[in-house]
Formats: sequence, structure tokens, C-alpha cells
Amino acid sequence: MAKAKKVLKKSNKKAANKKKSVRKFAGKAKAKKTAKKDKLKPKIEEPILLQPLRGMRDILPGEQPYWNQVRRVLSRSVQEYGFQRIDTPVVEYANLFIRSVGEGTDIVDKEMYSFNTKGGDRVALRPEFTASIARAYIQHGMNVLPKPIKLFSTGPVYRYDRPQEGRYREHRQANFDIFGEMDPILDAQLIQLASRVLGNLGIKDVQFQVNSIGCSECRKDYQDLLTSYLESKRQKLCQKCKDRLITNTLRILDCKEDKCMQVASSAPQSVDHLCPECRTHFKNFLEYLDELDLPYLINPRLVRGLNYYTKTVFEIWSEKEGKKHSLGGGGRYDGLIKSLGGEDTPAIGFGLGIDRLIIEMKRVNAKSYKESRPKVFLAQLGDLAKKKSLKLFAELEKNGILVAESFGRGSLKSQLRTADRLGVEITLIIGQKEALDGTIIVKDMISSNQETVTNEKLADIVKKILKSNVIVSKK
RNA sequence: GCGGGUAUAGUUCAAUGGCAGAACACUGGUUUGUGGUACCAGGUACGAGGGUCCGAUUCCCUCUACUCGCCCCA
Repeated sequence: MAKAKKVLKKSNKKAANKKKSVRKFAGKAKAKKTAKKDKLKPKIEEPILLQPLRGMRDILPGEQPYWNQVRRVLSRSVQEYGFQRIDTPVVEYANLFIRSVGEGTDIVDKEMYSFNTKGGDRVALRPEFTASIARAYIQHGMNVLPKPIKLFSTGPVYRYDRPQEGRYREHRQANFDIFGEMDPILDAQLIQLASRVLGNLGIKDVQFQVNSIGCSECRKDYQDLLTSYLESKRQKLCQKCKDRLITNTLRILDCKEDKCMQVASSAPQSVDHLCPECRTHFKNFLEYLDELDLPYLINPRLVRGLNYYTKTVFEIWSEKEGKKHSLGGGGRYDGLIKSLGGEDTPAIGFGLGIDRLIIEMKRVNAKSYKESRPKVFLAQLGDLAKKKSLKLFAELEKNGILVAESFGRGSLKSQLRTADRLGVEITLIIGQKEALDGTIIVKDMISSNQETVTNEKLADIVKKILKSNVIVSKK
């Protein structure tokens, strides 16, 4: 379970050297400080830590079938719902996120990977997608495209959080955004889309929580009301929430401290203080949801951790045996494009945490998708055959026959063993004799029968056997 | 940021105050050019620093990492 810290060993390690370098490493905290003084000169004599950075991980071949499946399901829904893919840089000016996500949010205040470049720019690894996509939308004048504009994006996002199950500092999200339409039917359609994706992945026991936090107008009024209410209960709040009174009042509603929850339970709710427009929007949104037959829950305390949201907000939770994960979330952000300098454009979007989707998929034994593997193995024996095998490999590949091999091995025995473990149906064997004759042995791995054929007929024969095997090997 | 647990081979796990073991995996072999099973052989590990001790992988302390929970989120 627990991974030990591992160090790349030099083949010629002397105990003394090792000790020395390790000691240097042990003084990492100190080393960091000096490194700063040295203008971050890389310490090449430090041992290489054989592990990824904290909260980051490798997704190994064994897990890829799940990722393949997610990619397949996503790309299908992307098409069906009329989204177009966009890819934006992983790094942006930090200001973009600070301005859009907002100061006072956890993401900006403590979870952002930000740093200065050599050129002196203040940049950050994206903590979410929407800001980048909004930026691209404005920059490329997408406002002239026919509305609505639906954009899909996927890739890693970064949050300097404390890792735990299903929470990584580098995790991957799939993100859907729709620009240029304020009709609440789109809010509902996005939720439908989310539900479809989850359903297609086989994920069950999902709960949709929805709320409306109003537009910039009524939200402000509501916030004032909430602030004055909370001010009156100030003494009953936790220290964090006392700070939030100034920085981010809405979030107090979301605090999990008992005393704050008590205060929040009788606090005014945003849905009761919406302006007529927002009220209608929310009401219609819920009516559309009802049409979808989707189990949802109105959570008046759902406020989201990003400041750009307006009106509809929602989160998607898996709930099973006590452990709860947020699988995704999103909402409307009608004011963001304008606030970043674009044309006044309504928009809505949501993100799904793919790493978490996969946790859920594994839990319910959902389908995964393995890429098809070669059913033919090419074994060679002897120098001449070895030389010919490369070309043979390419010829087969040109004929659409995928071939596995183990060219680096000499003995036929070990090659056949490898072939067997790969589970191929046919092994082609070319030895010294065959190489001279221009022939090759075709061995059926299931029946163990083999015959010698000429090179010209090889591709056809292989195809023929594969076809018949496909029928026979319907195990 | 707060609290709990853990750290031994590629992996999953043992044992031990005095040569560190297994299983699986890996590589090769069991007569010369034929796989699955069986048998044999081989390589690889005590996270780091300090303390106690004749001697520490084992006991103690510190650090680091991993992990679980809280916070927050995807």
C-alpha cells in the first residue's frame, strides 16, 4: 500500500557516496532555501526520487481500459449533444483565474499552482477549465458564431490540495460549456447530458443537487441580507466563517461546522430572494428537470466555490455506503464573459472529474474497453531470419495484420512462450531454412498444427485462419 | 491547514535485538528449431537522519513519503 521513497541507484554505488548524497537530500527543506538564493539552480547531484510529485500519479496500462471507455462515452455524447472540442493551454496568466474564479475562494486563495516565469510573468496551472475557455471565446471572437456555441474540453487540472482517495493534485476533467443562450432549457439539457454520460458509463446511485444563487443584481441584495443576518449571529460562527463574512459570505452556508450549520439553517435562502427574472428562470429550469425524470434535490445551501456563478448551480454526487464523492459540478455564469472584457454573453457549463468517475466505475464493475491486441506472433530463428523478420513484420502490417513479436530474443522456446502468454492465435515461424526458401511456418496455437507456406501466400492464409478462428474461438 | 494509520523484493505479504523469507511476477535452463503444466537455477528489499545497545530492519525520537478522515472540491 504505502509507497516507500525510492532513489535511482547508480550501478557503481559506494556506500560512502550514497550516504553523503542521501544526507544532502534529507536536508531538503534547507536545500530549498539555498536553492532559492542560487536562483533555483538545479541540484544535479541530488538523487532522483523515483516517484511522482505529491498528489500526482501514473495511469498505468492496466487502468487504461477504463480511460478508454470514458473517452469513448464522452466522445459519443459530445457528438450527440453538438459540442465541439477545444484545447487550451495548461498554463495561463494567474490573473485570468484570480479574476474569474475570484479572490476569497479556496481555489484561488490556497489551491492554485502559481509561479513566476523567467520572463517575470505571473502564471498558474489551470485549476479549472471555464476561465480558459471563456478567454479563448473572447479572444477568437466566437461571439459571431451561430448560437449556442457548445465547447467541450478535457485534460488535467491542478489544485494544490491535500491528496486523499479520489482527490489528486493533478486530476483530469471533462468540461462542457455552452455560450450565448440564457434559456433554462439549456441548464436542464446540460444536466441531462451529465446524466447520460454517467449512465453510459454504468455509474449508478447518483444524486443531482441544484440551486439558484440569482443574478448579479438579486444576488447582491441577497448577499447583503445574508451578511446582515450573519453579522447578527457573528458570535456563533467558527473563526473561518468570521473571516468569510468579509471575504465570501455565501460560503458560510456551506460550512460543515455544527454551530455554523445551525446558524445557516435559519438563514435567509437565496431561492426566496430571487428577482422575478431569476425566479422564473429557476422555476422553468425545475420544470424541465421534472420532464427528464431525473431524481434531483434542491439544496438551498449549495453555493459552489467559484465566484463567477449566477442563477443555476448544481453538483453531482455519488452516494454509496457513507463515502461521498462529488463527481462533477457546474452552473450558469452569465456575467463572466463580460467581466473578462467580452460582449455580454450568457453561458453555462459543468465539469466531470474523470478520476472519480473511474473510481465509481470500478466500484460497480462497469464495462471497460480494451484495445484489440494482435492475434499473430512472429518468431524468428537465426541471423538471416532475424534480418528478414523486420520487413515481414511491415508487410503484414501493411496487409492489416497486427503482429506481436519479441525480436530481441534468440531462442524459439522463449518466443513461443511469449506468444502463448500474449494469447495469440497464430505464430509465424521463420528460421534459417525458411529464410533461404522464401517460406514460413504458420502455426495454429490452438490446435498446434502447422504448415509451411510461401511468403506470397502468407497474408491471405493468415487472414483466412484468423477468420475461421474468430468463429471457432467464441469461448 | 488539522487529526489517525503505514513504510521490508517489480507486486502482495511474512519473520527477526545477531546470515531477511515466501508467493506471484521476471530471466534462463531441463541436449541440438516449437508454447501452456511440471521441475531446476538466477537477480532484486529493510524510506532517511539521529538515539539506546557489543550489535537495530526490529525499541525510541525526528524528518520524508504514502494512505485514510476533516476542510474543500472534481
